[in-house]
Amino acid sequence: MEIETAAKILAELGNQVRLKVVRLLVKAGRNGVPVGRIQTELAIPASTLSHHLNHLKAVGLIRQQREQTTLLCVMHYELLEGVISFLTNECCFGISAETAKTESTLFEFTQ
Amino acid sequence: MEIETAAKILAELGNQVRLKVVRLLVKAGRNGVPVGRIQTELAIPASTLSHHLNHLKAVGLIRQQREQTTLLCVMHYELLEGVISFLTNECCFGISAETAKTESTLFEFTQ
DNA sequence: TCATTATTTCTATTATTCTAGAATTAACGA
DNA sequence: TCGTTAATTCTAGAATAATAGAAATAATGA
Repeated sequence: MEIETAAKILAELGNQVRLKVVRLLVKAGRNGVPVGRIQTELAIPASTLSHHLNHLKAVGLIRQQREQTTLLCVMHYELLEGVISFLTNECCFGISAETAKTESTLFEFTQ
Repeated sequence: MEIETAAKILAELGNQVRLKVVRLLVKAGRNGVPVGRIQTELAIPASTLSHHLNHLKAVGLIRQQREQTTLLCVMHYELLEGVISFLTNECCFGISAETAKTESTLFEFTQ
């Protein structure tokens, strides 16, 4: 993943409303959650929520699909995993050779 | 980690300049990198860099320590790891019981 | 087709963030 | 103490983002 893409996705995750939406959707699984239920859970105006959902859609973190009258929001797990991988690999395993060679996890490295 | 803290840190990571600084510092290891070298690497005005370093300091992602005339920036690995853990655990392993029980990694879950 | 529920888009206001020049502070060696 | 290098803080303008009410669109069932 390019650093530019990673920064964009991280910026979208870096907002409490959107991070709560993401957490909710991730926990909900592949079936997704209707916009209305997200709104009830977060207790914010519909237009504000819609604005944030647009942000998440724009970077591909979530997708929407209609189910009769409700619109389901579904997490794009692979992309979220991609960002985590970026942080872990690009950022955390990129440590200089002599220090890193014997370390297998960031946790160990940070001990 | 609280969702509020995680969102704040993710917001700081969600900027290309700052993400590049973080990547640089992570790769540099515990010895840190002088502000001046970061500036040379990123090729941005000193005041702009300083502004971003303040952001990173404010959330605790980096720390600074003087070494004669230069100021070393050092990554706070544990905090970065904490955010990664937040994304992995709170967001990615919080999947509903029946779906998650047999899954051991997000990668497997997303297959 | 009309009413209803669900959700988005439009619009405007307020708030926050980014950028970078200029001035300032800090450390140190001559 | 003066000059130099290193980095920050001050300041202000430009850009971007957040919030939410009002109007519009979408789907459906009566």
